[in-house]
Amino acid sequence: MLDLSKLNHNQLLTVTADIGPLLIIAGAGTGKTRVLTTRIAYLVEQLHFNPHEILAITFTNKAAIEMRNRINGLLKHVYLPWIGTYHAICLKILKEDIHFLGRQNSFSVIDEEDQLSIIHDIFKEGEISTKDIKPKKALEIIQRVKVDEIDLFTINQLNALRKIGIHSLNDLQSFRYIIKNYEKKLLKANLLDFDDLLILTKKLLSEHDDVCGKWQNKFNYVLVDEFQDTNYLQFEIFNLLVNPKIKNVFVVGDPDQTIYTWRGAYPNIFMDFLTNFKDTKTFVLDTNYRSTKNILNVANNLIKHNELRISKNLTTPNPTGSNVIFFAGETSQIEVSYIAKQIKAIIKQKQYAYQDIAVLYRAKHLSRTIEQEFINDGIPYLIYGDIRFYQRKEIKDLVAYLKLICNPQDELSLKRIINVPSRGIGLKTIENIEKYAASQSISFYDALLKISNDEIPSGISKPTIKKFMVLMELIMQQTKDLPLVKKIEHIIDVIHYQEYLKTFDQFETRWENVQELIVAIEEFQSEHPNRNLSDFLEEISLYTDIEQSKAKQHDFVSLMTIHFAKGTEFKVVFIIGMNEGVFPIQHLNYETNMEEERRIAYVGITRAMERLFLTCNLGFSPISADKLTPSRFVKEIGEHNYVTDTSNIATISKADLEWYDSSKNIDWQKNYDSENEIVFKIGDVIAHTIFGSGIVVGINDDMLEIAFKAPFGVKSLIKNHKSIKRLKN
DNA sequence: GTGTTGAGTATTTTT
DNA sequence: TACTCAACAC
Repeated sequence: MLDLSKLNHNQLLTVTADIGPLLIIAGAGTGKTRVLTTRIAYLVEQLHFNPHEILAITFTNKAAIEMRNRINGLLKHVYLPWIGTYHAICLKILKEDIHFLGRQNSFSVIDEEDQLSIIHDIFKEGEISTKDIKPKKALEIIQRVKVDEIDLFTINQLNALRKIGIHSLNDLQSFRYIIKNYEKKLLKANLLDFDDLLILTKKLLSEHDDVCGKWQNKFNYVLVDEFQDTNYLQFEIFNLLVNPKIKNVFVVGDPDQTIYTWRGAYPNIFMDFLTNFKDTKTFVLDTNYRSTKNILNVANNLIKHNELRISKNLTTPNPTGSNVIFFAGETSQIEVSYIAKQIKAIIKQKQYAYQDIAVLYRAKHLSRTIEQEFINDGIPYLIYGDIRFYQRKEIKDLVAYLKLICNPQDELSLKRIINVPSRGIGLKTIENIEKYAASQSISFYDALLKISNDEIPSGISKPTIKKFMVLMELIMQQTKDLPLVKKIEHIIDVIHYQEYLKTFDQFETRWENVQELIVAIEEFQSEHPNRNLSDFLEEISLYTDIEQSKAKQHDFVSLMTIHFAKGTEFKVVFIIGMNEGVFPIQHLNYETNMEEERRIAYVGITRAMERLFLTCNLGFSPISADKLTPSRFVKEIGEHNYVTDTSNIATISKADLEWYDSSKNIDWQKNYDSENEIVFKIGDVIAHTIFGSGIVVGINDDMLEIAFKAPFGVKSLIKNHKSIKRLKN
C-alpha cells in the first residue's frame, strides 16, 4: 500500500489530483521529485495505469536513472520502460518508425566530436580555413540553426542572424555551405545528430497522423520533469505525444530555474502550456524543506530582482541556521585558500564530511584554481562533468572498434581507428583513399577492400592497407560468436591496446577507464541477457557519462558547474567567482542575459541546505585589464542578509569594496544597439570594457579590428557591441 | 608518416 | 591556462 503520510497538504493534493491536465509550479527544494515519483506510483497502484502506458520525460539521463530508482523504492517489481530524456524517447520512437520518413531504422547517433570531425572534412573539401571560421563556432551555428528551425537560405538580414552568432555576409555564405554539406553527409551515412532526434521525431509525428495516433494511444499518461527547460521543439513533440482526447498530463517545473535558454528553453512556456491545455489545474508547491531560513532568504532576495517573473516566495519550516558568508579575497589565490581553510575547519569540527560539501561555479574553467589548491592541501575532490566518460579517447577508440564489428561501413569509426594504434596510415594516406573512393563512387570501406585486393592508386601503400584489412577481418571472424564482454576483451588483446595506451600520459587512469567500460558492458549483459552488441551501442549513444563507481566509494568534495548541479543538494555549498563579469558572465561576442544569470545564481544558492559561502576575488581576471569587482548579485541580496567575513587572511575591509555601479559601468544587459550604430573609421580611439583603450586598425562588415595595448594585441570585435565606446575621432 | 615544440588565440552552460 | 595548428626534425 502506498504511503502518502509523508506528504504535506499541497503535495498530497497534487499526487492524488484527478486525471486531466495538471501543472505543478514547484520551487527549489519543495519536494518536486517526491511528488513526481509518488504520483507515478499512485497512477499504477490506485488508478491502475499500466506501467507501459506511462511516459515520463526527464531533463538528464542522470535524473531518469534517479527517478527509476525512486519508483522502484515505492513499487517493487514494477518497471517503467518509458522513462528518459526527450532525446532517449525520440531515439526509441525513431528506431521503430523512422522508415515512415523514408530513412533506414539502422541509423546511428553521433556526438559532438563526430560532428566536429565531419565539419573538419567539410572545411577541407570546401577549402575553408580554420583561421576564418572555427569548427567549434560552425558546430554551434549548426546546432542553433537546427534547434531554432532557422532557414539560413532564405534569411539575408544580418540583424536576424546576429543573435545566433553570424556577423557578416561572408560568414553567412560559408555557414550555408557548411550546413548544406553537413546535412548531406549525415544523410548519406545514415547518421543522426542529437538535434535530428528531436527534429525528425517532430516531423514524423506531425506528418504521419497514423503514426502519431499510434503513439498517442500508447501513452495514456505523460509526465514532464524540469518543464521550465523544455525548448520549443520539445514542447511541440510533447503536444504531439499527448492524447488529445484525454489530455492526461502532469508537468512539473519552476520558472525561476530556467537556465537553459541558450538551448532554446523559454520562460514563457508555462503560458503556452496553459493556452494549449485550457482546463489545467495548477498547484504551487512553495514550502522548502531543503534550506535554512537564512539561505532561503538570500535566494528569495536575489531572485526578486528579476523583472520578467511571476512573483513567488518560498518559505521553510527549517531553523534560521548559520549566517550566509560572503568573502572577498585580494586575489583568486586568496579566494581559494580561504575555501580550503573553511573546509578544513568544518571537517575538523566533525560537523560535516567531505561528501557533504560542494564547490559550485559559473563556468568550467573556474575549477582550475580550486583544484590546484585542493591538490596542495590534500583535500579529496571530484570534478563532475570534467571529461565525460563516453567522450574519453580510450573509450571512443574501443567503442569505434565495436561499432565496426556491427557495421564495417561506419566511416567515422573506421577513420577514427584506422591508425589507432599507429599503423603507418596517416592523414595523407586517408586523404588519398578518400579521393580514390570518391573517384570510384564507392564507400571508404569498399575502397580499402579494393586497394588491399587489387587496384593500387598512387600515394597509398598496399601492404599497409592489406595488413589492416586482414586484421579487421580477423577481428570480425574471431569475435563473431563471442559473448559481448569477450568481444571487447578480444579486441583489446588483438590490437595491443594496453601497450598503445602506455604511450600516453595518465596511462593508469586511462586503463582504469577501459576496465570501467568492460564493467559497464558486463552490467548491460547481465541486465539484458537477450540484447546484443548493437543494442548496447544504441543504449550508450545518448550517454555522455557513466555512474562513477569512484563516487560510491570515497568521501570527497564535489566540484561542478551550477548547470550540472541542478537537481542536487549539499549541506555545505561554496559558490566561487562571484565577480562582475564572471558571474554574471560577460562574453566577448554574445550578449549576456542578465535575468538568466540571476536564475543560475538562484539555482546555485538553493542547492545549499545548511551552510552557504559566496566568494569572490578582487584580483585581475586572466582576460581583464581592470580589477575585478564583486558581483552585482551579492549587492542585490542585501547586506543585512549575509555576513562579510573579514576575519581571515588578507581580506579587504568592507569599506574598500568597490561595487558594481550601473552609472559608472556600461551596462551590458542590452549589448546590441542597432538603432544608433556608431560609424567607426580607421584611427578612432575606443575604450573596451575588458581590454581598455585601443585604436581601430581595420573595418570589415560588422567587425572591427582593434589594436589594444599588450598583452591583448589586435582583436576582432563586433562593431556595435555595447562594450565598445568611441572616445574621440 | 610521426611526434614534438612553440606560437598564437580564446575562454558558458549540455542532451 | 589549454587547446589548436603549423613548422620542424627524425
